[in-house]
Amino acid sequence: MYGLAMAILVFLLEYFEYRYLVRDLSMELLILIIAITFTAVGLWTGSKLVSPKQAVSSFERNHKAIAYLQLSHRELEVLEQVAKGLSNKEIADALYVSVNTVKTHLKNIYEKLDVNRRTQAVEKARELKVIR
Amino acid sequence: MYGLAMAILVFLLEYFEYRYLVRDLSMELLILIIAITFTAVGLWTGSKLVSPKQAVSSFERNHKAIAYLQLSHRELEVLEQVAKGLSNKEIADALYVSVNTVKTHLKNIYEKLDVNRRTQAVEKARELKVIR
DNA sequence: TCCAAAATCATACTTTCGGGTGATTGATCT
DNA sequence: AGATCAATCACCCGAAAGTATGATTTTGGA
Repeated sequence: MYGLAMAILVFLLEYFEYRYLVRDLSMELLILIIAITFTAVGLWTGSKLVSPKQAVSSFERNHKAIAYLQLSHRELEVLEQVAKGLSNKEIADALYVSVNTVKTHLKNIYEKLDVNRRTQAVEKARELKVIR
Repeated sequence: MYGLAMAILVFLLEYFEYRYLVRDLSMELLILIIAITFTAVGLWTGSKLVSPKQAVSSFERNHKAIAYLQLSHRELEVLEQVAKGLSNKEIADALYVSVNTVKTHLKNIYEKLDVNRRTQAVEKARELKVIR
C-alpha cells in the first residue's frame, strides 16, 4: 500500500516536474507539498501502527509474581472467577467442584496474597498483574 | 523545531537542486529522499505525541455514564472504597458514617448498576469507567 | 516407585453482606 | 409552602462469605 502510494506520487510529481520545471517557485512549493504530505503519511501510519498495539491488550501476566506467591493453577482460575464478580456457588458450578473446594482455594489464596476478603484479593492481584 | 528543520531541509534541497538540476535521476532520488525523510519525521513526531498521552494516565472518568446511572456523589465515594477492597465497617469509618448508611448507599448502587454483589458492582463500574 | 504438593470435599462455627422496610433531616427547585 | 431528592440511620433476617480443622484422592517429579 505504502509503496504503491509512493510510486504514484513520485510519478505524479515527475509529471509536474517536467511541466513546471522552468519556474523556480513551483520547485520549492513541490518540495513543501511532498514534505507535508509525507509527514502526514508518517503520522497516519504511526497512529495506525502504534495505537492498536497499546489499546488492544497492554496486559501480560506477571509470571514472576505468580511464581513468587506460589499460586497454583487452580487458585489462579478461582481468582479470575472472583474478579469476574461470581459468587462461590457460581465459581463452584463453573469449575465443576463443590463450594467447599472453592472456599478452600480462596482460603489459600487469601493467605498467599496476605488479605482476608475477596475484594482485596482482586485488588492486589490486579496490582501485581496476576489477573487482568 | 519542526518548522526550523523543514526550513533547513528546504534550503539544503534547493542547494542540491541547483547543483544537480541537469540530471534527471537526481530529481527522482531527491523526491524519494524527501518522502522517506518526512515519513520518518511524521512517525517520530507521532510517537512522541501519542505515546506519552496514553502511557501516563489513560483513565478519565466517564461522566456521561455517571449521569446516566444517576449515581450520587456519596454513592461514588462508597463505590471507590469498595473497589479498594474495604469492608462496610471500614468504609463507614473512612467516610464518618454508620455501617447502616454504607449499606443503604450500597443497596442503591446495586440497584442503579443492576447487580447484587459488591464484586459485580466494582467490575461493572470499571467497565463503564466510572471508577479507576 | 515413592513422596510432596495440589486438588478435592466435609463439617462446624462466626462474621459479613445483602434485601426489605421505614424514618428523619436538610438542601434545592417550583 | 410544598414537593423532591440526597444523605443519614435503625432493625431484622436469611444468605453468602470467611475461618478452622481434618481427611482423601490425584498427580507430577525425583
